[in-house]
Formats: sequence, C-alpha cells, structure tokens
Amino acid sequence: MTSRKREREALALADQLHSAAIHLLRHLRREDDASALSAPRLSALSVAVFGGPVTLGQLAKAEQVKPPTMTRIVTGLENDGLVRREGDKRDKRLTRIHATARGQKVLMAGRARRVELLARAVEKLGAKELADLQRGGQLLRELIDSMASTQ
Amino acid sequence: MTSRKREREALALADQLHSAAIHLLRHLRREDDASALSAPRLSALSVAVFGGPVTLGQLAKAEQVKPPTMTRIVTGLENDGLVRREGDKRDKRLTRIHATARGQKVLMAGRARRVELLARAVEKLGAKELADLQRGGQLLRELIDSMASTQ
DNA sequence: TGGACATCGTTAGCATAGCTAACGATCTCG
DNA sequence: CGAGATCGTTAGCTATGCTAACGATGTCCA
Repeated sequence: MTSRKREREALALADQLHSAAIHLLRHLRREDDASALSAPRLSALSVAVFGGPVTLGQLAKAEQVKPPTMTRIVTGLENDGLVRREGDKRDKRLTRIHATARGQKVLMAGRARRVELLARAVEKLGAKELADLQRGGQLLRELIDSMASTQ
Repeated sequence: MTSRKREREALALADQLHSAAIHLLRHLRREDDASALSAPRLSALSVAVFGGPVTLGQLAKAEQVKPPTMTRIVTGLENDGLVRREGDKRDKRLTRIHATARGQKVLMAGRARRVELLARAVEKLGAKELADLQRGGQLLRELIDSMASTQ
C-alpha cells in the first residue's frame, strides 16, 4: 500500500545521514590540526588500544580497509611511537600490533580534542533532545552493523 | 550538580557519532565503485544542481573546503561533462558553475546507488524505529549547522 | 584619475588514504 | 616433501585535503 512512500522516506533519510556524515567529518577534521592524528589513524589506534594486541589483517578488517592501506596507517603510527609491531611466536607470518603507553595517552587526548567541538554542541541540547539523539546514534550503529554483516 | 555526568555523556555520544560517521562513509564508498562519482564530487554536484549557478568560492564554502580543493573537484566534474564553467559578465574574477543536463541525471542515479545499501537497511526498520532515526538525523543536522556557525 | 589594496580562481607542491597487482615468507595439508 | 593457501609488504595509481604564491580583476580613496 504505502510501500512507495516508505521507499521514498528511506531514501531521503539515507541521503540525509550520508550528507550529515560527510559534513560532520569535514568539521571535525579541522579540529585536530595540532594533534597530527588523522581520523583513520585515530580509529585504528583505538582498536589497538582497546582490542589488545591484534594482527594487521584483523585491524584492516575491523576498519573496513584493505591490508596495504592498513600497513601504511600502522607504519605512520609506529613512526610516531604510538604502536609497536611484534612478530607472532607461533605463526611467523603474523604481525601483532601493540599500543604503546604513549599511544594510549595520545588516543585519549586526541579523541577528546577531535570531538570536543561536537561534544560542546551536544552539551547545549535539552534533556529530551539528548535522549533522542542518543537513541538515534544507537539505531545508526545497529544499522551500520547490519550493513556490515550483509556485505 | 550532575554536570560531570552530563559532560561524560556528551563526550561519549560525540565519540559514538564520530565513529559511526567514519564507518558509514567507509561502507558507502564501496557501493559506487562502478559509478566513478566519489563522495566529494557527489556532494559538490548536488550543490550545483540544487543551488543553481554558483561561484567556485561559494561552492568551496558550502562544502567546507579550501578553494584549491574545489578547483580540482570541479575540474573532475567538468571533465566528466557534469558541470560547465562560465565566466561572470559583471565580475570577471568569478567563475560560475552550472550543472549540465547529464549532471542532473547522474546526480540522481549516483545518489540513489550510493545510499542504496543504507536505504535498504532503513527499510527493514519498524515504524517507531524509523521515526526515531529521522528525529536523530534531524538533530544531527542541526548540531552540525550550529557547529558551522560557531566556527 | 591613478595607484594601493582586496578578492577570486588557479597552479605548484606536499601529505594522507584508498585501491589492485605482484611478491616473498610462512604455514598447512595431502 | 611439495602444492597451494595465507599474511604482510612493496610498488604504483588516483583522489582529496592543505598552504604558498601568482595573475587577473575590482574597489576605493587620496
């Protein structure tokens, strides 16, 4: 019955979310000029810090990126002293990525700085709006996960 | 009183939205391998189509990008026959960007293809969830706009 | 009116991030 | 032991972002 309308709504919403994501990241990129920690590096470092020692392939998969791309991201992080490469004892093909102490510190600081502008905007919201946005964020996360598993 | 908690919540939410935006865009990028219309081009083309003839500088500002970057994006679109550069009669420093008929067609097709995966995931949501997500999207848009004006 | 300053878009040059193709090293399994 | 699979890297391409510098054009004031 209203499936056409439903389809239109879904497309419009998808479009809006897409556009919002683009503009959000463009804004936040500016915010860490000083930090020298780009979005992909921040995201990968986050996995290394919270996900424990992890292989490069796992990291690439987690970040939805091909191995050569992750090789370079990890090399960048390594040159900055934020992670360490270590060979696996058992399987010598594997490279395990460890976060250094400095990596952990920088992650926290960088994350905060990067999202600071957004966080300040969020703080201005009313309680109801905050709750609504939290709900939306949760739904968005689930949506993205469902896309990932479909793929 | 609960300002500390409030601050923590805002930071966590900002972080979640940041992460969601990164992963969403990484997913959608895959979806238009065939289209050869990247996110920045799609977004700029959209402004040209819906915003009428627009100068390069306006386009750069709208897309939160520096003029040299927009010069190249427009050059790419022009080489694909999607937009046309035209000099302004009055002020010869200005370059007006016009979308071509082909540009309009490709925009619609590209947008749909790019967000198709997301739209299909959205279609599976229940009515309540859809409404919540729409509300979240609206709030997110307002948040981003408020960040833009602050900057 | 003429010259100083401002504005616009481009070019040049650099860094990052994404990809595919190809390779060497290593592991696994028949 | 040898064939094939898996892992990470290298090489090389494209696109996007930036700053610095420049030429062309407008504007404004002395």
